Amino acid sequence: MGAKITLKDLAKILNVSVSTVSKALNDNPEISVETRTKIKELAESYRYVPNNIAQSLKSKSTKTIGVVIPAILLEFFCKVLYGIEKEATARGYKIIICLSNELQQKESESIDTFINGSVDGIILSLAEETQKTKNYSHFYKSMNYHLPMVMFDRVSDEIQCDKVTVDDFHGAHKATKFLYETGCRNIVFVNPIPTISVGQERESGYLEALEELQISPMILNVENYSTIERELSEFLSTNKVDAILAADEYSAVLALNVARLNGYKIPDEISVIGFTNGLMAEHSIPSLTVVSQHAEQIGRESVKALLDRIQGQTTETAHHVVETTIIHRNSTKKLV
Amino acid sequence: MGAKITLKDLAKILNVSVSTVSKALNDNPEISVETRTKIKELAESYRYVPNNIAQSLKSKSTKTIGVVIPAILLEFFCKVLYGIEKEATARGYKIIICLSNELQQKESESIDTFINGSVDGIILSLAEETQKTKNYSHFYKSMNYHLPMVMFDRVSDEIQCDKVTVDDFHGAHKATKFLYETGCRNIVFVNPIPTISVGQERESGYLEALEELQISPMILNVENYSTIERELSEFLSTNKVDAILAADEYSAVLALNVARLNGYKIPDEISVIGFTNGLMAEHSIPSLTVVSQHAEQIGRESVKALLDRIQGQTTETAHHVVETTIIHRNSTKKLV
DNA sequence: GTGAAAGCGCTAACAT
DNA sequence: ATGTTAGCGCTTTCAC
Repeated sequence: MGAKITLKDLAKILNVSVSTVSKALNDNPEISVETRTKIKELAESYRYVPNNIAQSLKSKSTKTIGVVIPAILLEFFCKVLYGIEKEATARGYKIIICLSNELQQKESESIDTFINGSVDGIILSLAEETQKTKNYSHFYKSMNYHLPMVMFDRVSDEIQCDKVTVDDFHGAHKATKFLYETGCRNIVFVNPIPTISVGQERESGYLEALEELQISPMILNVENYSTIERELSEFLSTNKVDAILAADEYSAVLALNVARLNGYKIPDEISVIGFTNGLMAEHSIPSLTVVSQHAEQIGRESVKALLDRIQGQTTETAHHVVETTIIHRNSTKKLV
Repeated sequence: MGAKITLKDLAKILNVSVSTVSKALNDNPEISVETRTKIKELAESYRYVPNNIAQSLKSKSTKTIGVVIPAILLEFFCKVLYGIEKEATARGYKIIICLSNELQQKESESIDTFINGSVDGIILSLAEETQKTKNYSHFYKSMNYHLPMVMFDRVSDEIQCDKVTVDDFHGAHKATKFLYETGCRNIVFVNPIPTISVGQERESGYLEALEELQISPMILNVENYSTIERELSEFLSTNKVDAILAADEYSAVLALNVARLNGYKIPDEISVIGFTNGLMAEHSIPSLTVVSQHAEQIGRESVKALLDRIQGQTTETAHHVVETTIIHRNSTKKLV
């Protein structure tokens, strides 16, 4: 940072005290209109900008939100981020971003970065590793510092804080029922993320819907994306399937392609629904019916919840739920 | 922020001075090993964390980089961001993100956010509106503050600062030549971004390649994505075309679909190459051959350039160029 | 080896 | 209406 002009400098130039300058620039009526304008003009001419760091130190408020997301190359998190930025900016807050890259270690480091006073609160979504190991010690640490925190999408019951989640349970439930209503009876649930909370919620919703419909479930958990195509292909050849519900976007697109390449007519012979309304789903062939999580809104809600807490307008920790919507495209049959 | 423990608190507890505590925690040999360990243990037990704001004020360095990108929902910028975050974190820097949403006003506001001492430097890519209007006054403002700045991808000659760009010119040049080498002779350049620098560079590369090959160019500038399909469809029906070079990813995917839906065999009758190696290109049908800009590396290079300047290791402003690579997929013919 | 004091840039209660 | 002073939390020079 170059040598920037300070209040002190301005004060010296005009032979007044620093506090006079400060008050004048803050339009304090204690100062005469005359001096106020004089000082403001000088400040203007020197392009004076108050030092934000000093203001933060003084006010004990940084007007900054720390955001920790597991990945930025997943479109869903980008969209949430978009919502966060929009809402934060609208409310006069800046955002600092840390990526955990799905690792617990990096998540913990990110929190360390934030508990030193550089932010007024944290918005976070759990790393996959953290959800697997269920080791939340780094959060207890941060909670000792009383730094307000909001968790979104990937959350844990073991951490007490405000939460914003998608209604994944009902999303899967609705999607399953919808498949049923379009005539599907053999619905397989393909789940590449059985270890993270959202994957589990979606499974539960699927199971409950089938239970209600008195249909026996078929679940295909897959370790990673590279094996989905082979495993699903095998599954299709040994099981009667007329619909696939995939727990995320990529697995849905892969499932769609596997079914299509295996000669099934889509949606007539096999219908496919995925989670997450992203580019891949929109541009797949045929275009994919998805359960949209309204990512942007999740971001906005998270900011709202956090700022409400920072501004002390809330007491009990709240759990906000964003409803899902089915976006109907060409991988599913129309309702009759 | 809750009432956190400070140096002062620790000092009071141990009946020593603040400076002793500060020195002890910073392992200053002036302090006896005995007191040092005693103080450290106390600090540990109280989970003391130094206040970063105070440190920044004192040291006049925030260890933070401000990043301004035009859009976060464009995969390219996400990838750059990924590279920025990775490199910054590795070097001990945090990043604050502002989105200009392609608007000059928001770009200017973002810069205002940064010239108040909250960051040590700025990494920025120009908003489309700014590139259209060529009004760079908000940058002159920031340059007065001597805040180091690196511009990437969308840059302007009129602003003197370090730059990191993709070699869009040669990228288009290489792609055009490649199309020629696979037998194409009627190559149309579809450009939805003729107003921004990268779109212009790509056009120039295309034109130069055709000039060298003594082939007359065909350029189809389009106002926005919604009309590409209609305009290109019309173009194909009135012109002989055996290859399409599209100036960005989305237009390439649309072009691919238009050609395919109009009955052309891809790549045999029409080859398609796009810019940007993203999800859409990878998952289009057929998969799309693209000019990859190595977005992540652009991010990393930008951080390197910025930190070099912050640490005063550079004098002249430098222009770093990241080479492109053609990713060969199924929308182009193989070389014989 | 430890402490006092000054100062980073700002704000605000309290004089004058 | 203006100035003095203290203090945010930290580092660092200079005394002791």
